[in-house]
Amino acid sequence: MTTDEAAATAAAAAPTGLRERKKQRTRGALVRTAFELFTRQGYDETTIDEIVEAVDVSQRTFFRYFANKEEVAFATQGAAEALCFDSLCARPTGEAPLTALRTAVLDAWDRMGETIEELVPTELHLRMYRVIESTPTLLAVHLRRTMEMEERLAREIARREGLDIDEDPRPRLVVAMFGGVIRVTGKLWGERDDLSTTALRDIAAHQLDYVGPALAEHWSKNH
Amino acid sequence: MTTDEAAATAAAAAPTGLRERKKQRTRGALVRTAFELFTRQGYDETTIDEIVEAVDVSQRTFFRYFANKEEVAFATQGAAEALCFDSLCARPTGEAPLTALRTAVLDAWDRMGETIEELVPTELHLRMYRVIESTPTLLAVHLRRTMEMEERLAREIARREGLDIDEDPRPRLVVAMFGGVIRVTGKLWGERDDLSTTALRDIAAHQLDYVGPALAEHWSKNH
DNA sequence: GAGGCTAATGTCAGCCTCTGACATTTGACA
DNA sequence: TGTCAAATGTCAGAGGCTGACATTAGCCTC
Repeated sequence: MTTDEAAATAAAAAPTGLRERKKQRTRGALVRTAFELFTRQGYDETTIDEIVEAVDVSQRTFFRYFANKEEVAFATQGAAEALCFDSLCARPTGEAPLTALRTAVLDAWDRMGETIEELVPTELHLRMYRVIESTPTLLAVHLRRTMEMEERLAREIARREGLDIDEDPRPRLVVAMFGGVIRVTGKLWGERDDLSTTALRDIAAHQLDYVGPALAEHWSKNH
Repeated sequence: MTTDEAAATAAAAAPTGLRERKKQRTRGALVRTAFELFTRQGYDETTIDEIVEAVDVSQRTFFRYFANKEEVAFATQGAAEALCFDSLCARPTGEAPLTALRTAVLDAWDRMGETIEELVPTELHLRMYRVIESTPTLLAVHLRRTMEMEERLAREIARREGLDIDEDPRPRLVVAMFGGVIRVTGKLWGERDDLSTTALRDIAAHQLDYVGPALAEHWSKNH
């Protein structure tokens, strides 16, 4: 999935001929139109026919670009995930796993804007994220994608630490716990009014400060 | 969802009249037949028509018992989740959150057998779990259900500790982290040959022992 | 135990997602 | 310009799911 998205982005950056450019234009139009309809009237309330009619292509063409209706909804998420993974790979090997993950995510969110803007307006991307969080079908898919992402992160952590991922449970564990924090962050952010990446950053940083305390044997009543 | 499942189980235990008994029989037949077909030939490869033909009811009847094809696949999971939640509620208030969660889950797995057996043979339930883990669509739904479950657990933890869940992030965090461990456990168990609940217990206990070490600043190279 | 009430089921038409097969158009490139 | 291949369109159809309406079958009362 990430490979596909990366390839698509790379191709968009360096279009070879007219054919390739046209393809990117069609794909982009489908994504933007879908996002607009999904955010305006809801995911379930939008049919493929509406999307393809607005873009003026056949339904069959839609399904040649996207395997299913869900996939178009995650067009920008793929780029975001790739960014996050790359950030982790860029962290120095000496850094402790949890620290590296934390820094990588915050880092990725900082660089998010420019990358996303190439595909759709950032504001639309953020509004779409809320649609994903509030649409049961999409939320389910999102969680599965997140799980796949976590597996990749765990393998990278294992590589950094020189461990065999099938022998030592710690890489998967630390990523799973970290993923839990991020998920809670996303949820809280989705419930707020502040639709900005800085708000997202703040919540995440705040949550991560509580990882230690939350695992303590006994919690003091005041926080 | 849990309320529905609990109600269904309760009704099965004390059927009032012939009407109610017939309904439970139909529901049970649908679940068992679906499980059998799903585990034998796969979820995607099984059509609703196949199920209803084997049970000899109309397709419309199926959709009156289950909102969609996915729901029947989670018929026994609902009971398992309820059991887990009840176990947590039964833990003494003095127990530390993480300890209570750990004990509750291990406890629930011990009592799983009897509860499930009322619905379908336990072995079928376990085989079905593997189908869920290995079918993308079902895995996605499973993760969403898990997330909803985690929200309920977090609220119970907050209640036990006398905290406001919207003010203090720790309840959601500890549950999210714990959930991560359980998810890894389920995944590892699904990949093994040993299809028993005791194996599940062992893996979980082993994983939980690593929660502390995984969060440590630096990991020693030997485990 | 006949008859009315209502819950459960069946039937049917139709929408939406998604796929395979085949025809048509349109860049690319010699 | 003409050939090749890639992209798109058209069409038929399977499978999931729903609303509307008809039919069946427990239940309850007199």
